[in-house]
Amino acid sequence: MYLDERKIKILKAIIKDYILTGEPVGSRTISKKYELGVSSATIRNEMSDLEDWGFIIQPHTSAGRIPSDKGYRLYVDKLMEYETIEDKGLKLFERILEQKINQIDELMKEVAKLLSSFTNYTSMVSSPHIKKTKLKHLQLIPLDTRSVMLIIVTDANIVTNNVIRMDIPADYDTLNVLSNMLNESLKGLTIEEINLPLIQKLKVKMGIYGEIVSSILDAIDHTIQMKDTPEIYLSGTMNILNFPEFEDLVKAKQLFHTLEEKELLASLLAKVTTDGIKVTIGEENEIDEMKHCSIVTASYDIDGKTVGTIGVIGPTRMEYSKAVSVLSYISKNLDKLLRKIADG
Amino acid sequence: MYLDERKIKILKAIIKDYILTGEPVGSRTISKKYELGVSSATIRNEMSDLEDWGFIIQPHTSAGRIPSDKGYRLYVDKLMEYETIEDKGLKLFERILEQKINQIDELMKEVAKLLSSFTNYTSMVSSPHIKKTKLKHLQLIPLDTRSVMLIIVTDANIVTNNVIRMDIPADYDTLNVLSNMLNESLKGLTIEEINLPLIQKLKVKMGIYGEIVSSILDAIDHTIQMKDTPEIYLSGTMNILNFPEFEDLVKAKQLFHTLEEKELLASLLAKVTTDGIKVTIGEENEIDEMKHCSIVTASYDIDGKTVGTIGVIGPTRMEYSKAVSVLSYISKNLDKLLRKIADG
DNA sequence: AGTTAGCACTCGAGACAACAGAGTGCTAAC
DNA sequence: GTTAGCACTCTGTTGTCTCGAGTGCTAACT
Repeated sequence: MYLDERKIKILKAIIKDYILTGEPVGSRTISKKYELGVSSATIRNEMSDLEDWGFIIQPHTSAGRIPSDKGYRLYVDKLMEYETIEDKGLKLFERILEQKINQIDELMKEVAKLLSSFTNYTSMVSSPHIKKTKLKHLQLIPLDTRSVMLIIVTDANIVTNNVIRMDIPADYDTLNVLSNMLNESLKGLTIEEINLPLIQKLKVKMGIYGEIVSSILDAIDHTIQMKDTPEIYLSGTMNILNFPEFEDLVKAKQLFHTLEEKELLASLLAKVTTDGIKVTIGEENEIDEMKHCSIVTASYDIDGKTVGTIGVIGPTRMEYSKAVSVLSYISKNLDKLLRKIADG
Repeated sequence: MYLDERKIKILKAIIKDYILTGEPVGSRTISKKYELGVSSATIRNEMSDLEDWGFIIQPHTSAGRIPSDKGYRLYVDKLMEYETIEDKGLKLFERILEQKINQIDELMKEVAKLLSSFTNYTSMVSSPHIKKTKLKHLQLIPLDTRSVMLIIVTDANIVTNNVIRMDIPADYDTLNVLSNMLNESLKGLTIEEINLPLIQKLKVKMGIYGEIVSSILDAIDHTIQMKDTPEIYLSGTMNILNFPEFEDLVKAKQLFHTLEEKELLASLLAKVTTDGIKVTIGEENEIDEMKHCSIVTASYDIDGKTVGTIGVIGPTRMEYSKAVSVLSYISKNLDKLLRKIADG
């Protein structure tokens, strides 16, 4: 098996045409539309080879060929040309910045929207993983004699709060002193560094406040545990219905069902630890309902640390070049947006 | 036009059967399945009257009848029997409470999920309208020399935060004193009572702190304005695809598109000012894409004050009795859940 | 040896007719 | 006022046919 120049050209033509039209592409189409200087009969011979090697598939005897997952994989890895979207992208980003967004969740929603409207696929955005972000401030606020609200502010001003139910009442001043002490000890640490051993040490150190400290520290730990799975924002879910491959409602419904399982998506996005772009094509997906889909994901950073993931999901017949370009651009620039909302 | 006992019974039978099967119901079906003691010919005569008066419709000459919007309206207003769901409902609520939810948004999501999975329709839940809730605590936290985070805690421990960019640097102690003063003046007021005139008065009163107070008060006002449209949580969107009336993908897509316009839904839900349940059937809907749908909504309270809305959306062929019963039950009991998370 | 023209063959999509079934409206009898 | 009977209408399904796109193979060409 040797893929010479001409076979590559033919494969590329098939994939491009199929991505464009969604129809199986025949030898005559290629010889007419793409200038290869050979007749359809020659192309037929070459296609026969490409099929033997598993890069293309014939849905039925008298139809044209469509790319296989293996074909797409080769295309994505070696053949595809990337688009540059600097200028277009900038305009879109400006549009987001014009709106007065100053909550992280609003921003993530907006990014998801942007992503889906620009690619016409379904987009997924995971919010920054709080464990990887650094503690900026911690504050205890008394609500009534029995309950205290714990507020944690981290990088990019991500705010979490939790009500702590106290066994011993604590007054405003005590809580203030405690807030200060905790801030001094913990500020600048990433949330995942504030683990049980460290908390145990603090408990000993702050002996005077005894039990109050104890229950508060437990609550801190609890809050952190709770926020372990990041929020997932979806947008353009129904874009899927625009693709003929999901005309079969049963298939579409299955996929929708899967998309509603946020935990599943979270674990899927969490796997993107690698820097850069990851493309998962059809059968490569671990989730059965997604074996007809391709997923393109990219991770994004805060302060140079990977904290979250963005991605799109569409049919295997996806405009990979576009998806990759858009994701790459947005993931590279997302930290700027995050800093922007952090600065108010 | 006079609807005697028998016509009512026949209309009810048609509606019930159609809601159940989704198929036009014929005279023979009724005479067989529902014991009215008359033959199909008699029922045919009666049906002819009901059609003349607009309660039922014949899709084509040789088909059975289906209820019209007018028919459903009569059914909902006068004929329908309500279900009691006390026991079932309680179990579902317990299930929610078992999970450790202590954020309002988690709760609302969970309620939406519950609603959609229990009714099999698409559910909408609007989060408590912050303007109607009372201020419980307000806190200013210094982030760095130039920015301060404003945290507002209201009823049911709904927390909002916003970063304020300061022209004049303010130190920790100053902010603390300010927090205390503002708390004293504003605590217990509903957020909508904290309006510009009141803020102006405060500016004068706190003359000593001059410009710092001024920019903080502006930020408070800004934060409140920003949070004006409540969050909308949807669940079970794709349930719509289960109904044969949305087999036509174009119709379904239109509806999905409408459902993604959160602002539209927000304004739709905001209209439910009336206490109790509101049923909007087919053509009664103002939004074109929803003229094939029915919407059932109910408002819910915090501390006896209406603060939000829950609802379901489905085909006009909806199990109104179930929808109404479920919504009524949940809306009546939602404040208990809200209180529960408020108490930690 | 590689390329091309020609041709028989296959398969799917669409058009069309025939048919069965459900349901109605009307009439005449009870 | 109710019912049985019957002719009529409309839809959905099934089977048959044709058309067109596309292939694979063979034989001829460069």
